[in-house]
Amino acid sequence: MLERTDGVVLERAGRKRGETRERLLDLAERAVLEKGFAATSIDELIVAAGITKSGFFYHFRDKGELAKALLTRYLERDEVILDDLFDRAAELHEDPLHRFLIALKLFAEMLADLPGAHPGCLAASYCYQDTLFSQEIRDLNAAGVRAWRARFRGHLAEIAALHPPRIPVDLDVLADMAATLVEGGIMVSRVLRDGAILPKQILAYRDHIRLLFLREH
Amino acid sequence: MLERTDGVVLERAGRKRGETRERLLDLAERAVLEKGFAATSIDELIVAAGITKSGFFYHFRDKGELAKALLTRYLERDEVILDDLFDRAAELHEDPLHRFLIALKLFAEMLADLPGAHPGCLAASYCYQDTLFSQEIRDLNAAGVRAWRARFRGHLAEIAALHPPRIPVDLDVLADMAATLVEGGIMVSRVLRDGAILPKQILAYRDHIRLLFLREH
DNA sequence: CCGAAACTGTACCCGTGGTACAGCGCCGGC
DNA sequence: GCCGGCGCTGTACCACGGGTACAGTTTCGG
Repeated sequence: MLERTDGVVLERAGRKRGETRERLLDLAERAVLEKGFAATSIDELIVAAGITKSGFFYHFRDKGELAKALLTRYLERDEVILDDLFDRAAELHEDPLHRFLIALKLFAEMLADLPGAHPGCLAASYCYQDTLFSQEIRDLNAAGVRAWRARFRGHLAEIAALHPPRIPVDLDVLADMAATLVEGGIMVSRVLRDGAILPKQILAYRDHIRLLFLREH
Repeated sequence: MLERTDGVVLERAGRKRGETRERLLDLAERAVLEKGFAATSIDELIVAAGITKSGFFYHFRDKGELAKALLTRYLERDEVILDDLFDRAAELHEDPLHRFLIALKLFAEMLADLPGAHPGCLAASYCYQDTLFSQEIRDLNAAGVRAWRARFRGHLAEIAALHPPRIPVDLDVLADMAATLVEGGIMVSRVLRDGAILPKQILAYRDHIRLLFLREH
């Protein structure tokens, strides 16, 4: 909104454009992952952000718009992290199988290095409260999961073309297994308060890929 | 409470003991899985159950007691289903590996036969709203996940003793993988509105177990 | 110094969780 | 046949949170 027609983006000193909005999103994301969207009150957010209720409704038309902004930002960040991960892996090996195995190792390390455990997945949180949200938000969430499937399926197709699998596999199922283990791993890690579970599950997925496609051993 | 000291349980005709309470639990479970605990109002439950607010608070001291009763009942049913599954599998084969593979097949079939998709896991729902609940409830939830680990680890230990794994594996991780794929599979199935994803993930777990322990092929 | 962005302040409505009782109908036991 | 208690109903009331409405204020860049 502050971007002029010539593309120059205006910024402010004290109250920078989007600064308070981002702070609200940060606070909301943390709270939603802890207790869910319905239990996250606008009141607690504005107190923590140091603004008033009117200030909140200046940034978001209603709570639903906050929900949408939250998920959109989350999914965008997710994409960036995975892009970066697979880009780094691509630099380390030529073969798609080994690239994939390296990426999974990097992913597991990244998850293991998180301070404490993984804070939780917004997509999963929304999933268990989905009738609270508009169809648009549910569709956004579904698109996010489908993006994971497409990404992993792409890598797996490349792998399978060069390394025939030991047993017949459905690449979509194998691709979904990544998202499934991440979502499940976050949940189990959280419930058992053991941050190590999630990265270990990623490495178990890596073992499965190795057993399926790797001829050595 | 209606059980006398001699152990005889009293029942009533119209308003049978526990009947309304069970109805409330059924309604609450469905609602909680759809929109989360915080968004499930006592009011909607009593309207659906055909009682008054006072009636609700006769059965449950507060909403927290409802939450606890809900989870307890859910976890108990869970145990019964899995016990039955592994008992049936045990009747069909002697070898622990084949028993396990049969049980996973039965499990996948059971999940595939559910009308629509899996309605959701209460443990996962609670996990993403955990600061709403008492420590007692969080502990109950953790105990439930640990019970899954112990059950699967027990089977896997028997298997590993007879069938040395192709590569070194941590049996706890492999055991957790079951709960992880179930939780993640329910979530992904739900988000993509495709009930087939969950059973397929169970069969993918079965493939992983086969690749790890089965010598043939 | 103008205008717009980024708020504040006030007032008000409704739904929901929760408390506190008092009362009532029905059924089983004695 | 009546007493007691289970399983409710009815009424009244409170605080808090989401949400609406809208007028006014500060701050800063151009």
